[in-house]
Amino acid sequence: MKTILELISDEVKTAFNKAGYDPELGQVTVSNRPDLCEYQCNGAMAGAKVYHKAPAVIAAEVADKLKDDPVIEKAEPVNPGFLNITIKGSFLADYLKQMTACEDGRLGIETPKKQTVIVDYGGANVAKPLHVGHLRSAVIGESIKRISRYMGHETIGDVHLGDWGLQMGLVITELKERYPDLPYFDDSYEGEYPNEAPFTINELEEIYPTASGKSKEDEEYKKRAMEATAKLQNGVRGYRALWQHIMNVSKADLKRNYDALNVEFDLWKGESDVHDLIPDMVKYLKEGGYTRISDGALVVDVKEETDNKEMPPCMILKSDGASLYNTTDLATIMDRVKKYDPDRMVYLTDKRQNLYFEQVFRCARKTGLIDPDKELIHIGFGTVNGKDGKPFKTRDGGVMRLEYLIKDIDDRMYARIKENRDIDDDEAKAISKIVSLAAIKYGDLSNQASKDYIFDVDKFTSSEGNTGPYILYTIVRIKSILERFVSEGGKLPDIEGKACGFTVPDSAVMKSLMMELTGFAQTVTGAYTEAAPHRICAYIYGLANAFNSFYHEVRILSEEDEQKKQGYIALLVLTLKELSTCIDMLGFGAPEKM
RNA sequence: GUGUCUGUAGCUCAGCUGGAUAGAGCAACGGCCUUCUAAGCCGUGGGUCGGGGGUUCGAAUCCCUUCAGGCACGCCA
Repeated sequence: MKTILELISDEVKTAFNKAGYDPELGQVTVSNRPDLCEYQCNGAMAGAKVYHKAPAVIAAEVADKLKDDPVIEKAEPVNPGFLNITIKGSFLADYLKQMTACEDGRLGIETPKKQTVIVDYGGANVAKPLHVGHLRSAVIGESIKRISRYMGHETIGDVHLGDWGLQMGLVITELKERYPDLPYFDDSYEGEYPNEAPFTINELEEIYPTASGKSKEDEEYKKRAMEATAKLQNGVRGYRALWQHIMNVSKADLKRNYDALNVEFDLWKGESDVHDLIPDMVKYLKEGGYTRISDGALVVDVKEETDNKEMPPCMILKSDGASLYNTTDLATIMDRVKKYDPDRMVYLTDKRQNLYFEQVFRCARKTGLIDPDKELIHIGFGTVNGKDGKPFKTRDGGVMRLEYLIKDIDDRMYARIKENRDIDDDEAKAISKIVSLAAIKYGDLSNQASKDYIFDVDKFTSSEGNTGPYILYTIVRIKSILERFVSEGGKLPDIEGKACGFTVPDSAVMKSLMMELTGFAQTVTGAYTEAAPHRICAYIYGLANAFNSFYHEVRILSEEDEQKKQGYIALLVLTLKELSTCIDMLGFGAPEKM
């Protein structure tokens, strides 16, 4: 169905046309001066030049054609040429009815053409604990995936682990250092390898930083690590078996961490999965004449005529013939195209990789690994900073583990719930778990992805302002009223595919709540197109505000007029549905009580 | 050096394809609970949108320039 802006614009465009002007001037937007009007049209000013007429005159002529309009209550020409629009309450009520009458239950969202979308969460590294930096790709990626899914697209989330580079060689080398007698290092060993991993996750997490540190100081050690990497990639049996153990142990731990964040992947692929595809891809690139040798390395030029900046070539193979990050990413694109034929691929990494992804995307397009009409989107997100504006650290300056960060917020939230309240521990814990997750995710998602943001625990866990807890509180309030309504014998309207009994607004707060509610489809569609979850946050914050004002001024359950009361209830049900749907798209849920 | 991102109220952030007096929240101050969850609502004060040019009837938004900060610039990922 059309958005409310489109419907109002249609009326105004017709009026422009009737008055003898280009109908396209009739585009209507939400008013930026809510004190003056609800919607506005600035077309008269844009048209003034073309028609050599005073904008006020045009506005007046158009306004004249809008008298007795079925949707517009009042269209007022205002100097220097604005058209201030107030819409009819009956139109608003009808519009909400149409929204709930949509059979798919999606409140007016249209999916023009079903697409296949792949969300690449940008590669947490195997054998390394998740830290704050991984928070953003997980949280933003999850939201983008869910938004895409809600839009009706076939959406596949791939964790895309970093499981194939030098880091693996480092871990293996350090293991060999510690346990040289393990059968994995015995080239003559021909028996079955043990099923149990010879290490725990705790040890694994400690091994990587140790090995990484050693390799920086000890050239010989680094050389061995590189050899180990090569052996692994060349398929040495014992190394592969050991690698598999690392993968298993690490994946189990990663899964536990991602579960805690309510983040799920459809695919647990990684760089290693395309290893076998690389030779063919390289062959294809060479035979296609796309490559050249530069300083011994195989590269593809991706500079374009229009570039006014330096654009280094995309490296395919290092001078020693080994593959690198670019290679696996390109091979992954090739693999995905073949398996899923995606229309859109979204990559989440921090923004320092902007140039890198531009090179890879260009290379993939230029070499025909992917069709030019497919969307390749890199979402380069900013850093998570502490209150001092510098990257988030622990008190002693170390990297903040994601797990501890979550625990921290959770504890804070728990304390808040227990504060001045008589509530049993289990319930408080259950609630704090839900609310703290919302606090973290909303705190992240409400910011534009590409910007750095300050991780302010006090702010995020607060229920004032644009925060997760505030949204949840609003939801809980609505649930509470509806519950009471039902317990008093009321019957809730069915909102899925049925026109609800919305009534004409009888107060300003009610009308503004209704107007807010109409924005759902446009917001979600925009958030999808721009891959921008923060727009959903902004929307539900406005909606929650509008609801809370309404709630404060209007006595809902004590309303005597039965029809009015049903109208109020319908609004609550719709508000609840929009808020719940939106937070689900953001990747968290609401408790029953707070 | 080249490129790129950022700069909006004391603090944290919005501001859609240029539109009216630049918006929220926090913090400060002042109101509102015998009535549906006060984790709420209502109000007051606070900004030459980094600076300077330009385009335009009209610029936080577009162009140029300049300052400040972040980041990236082939064999890491």
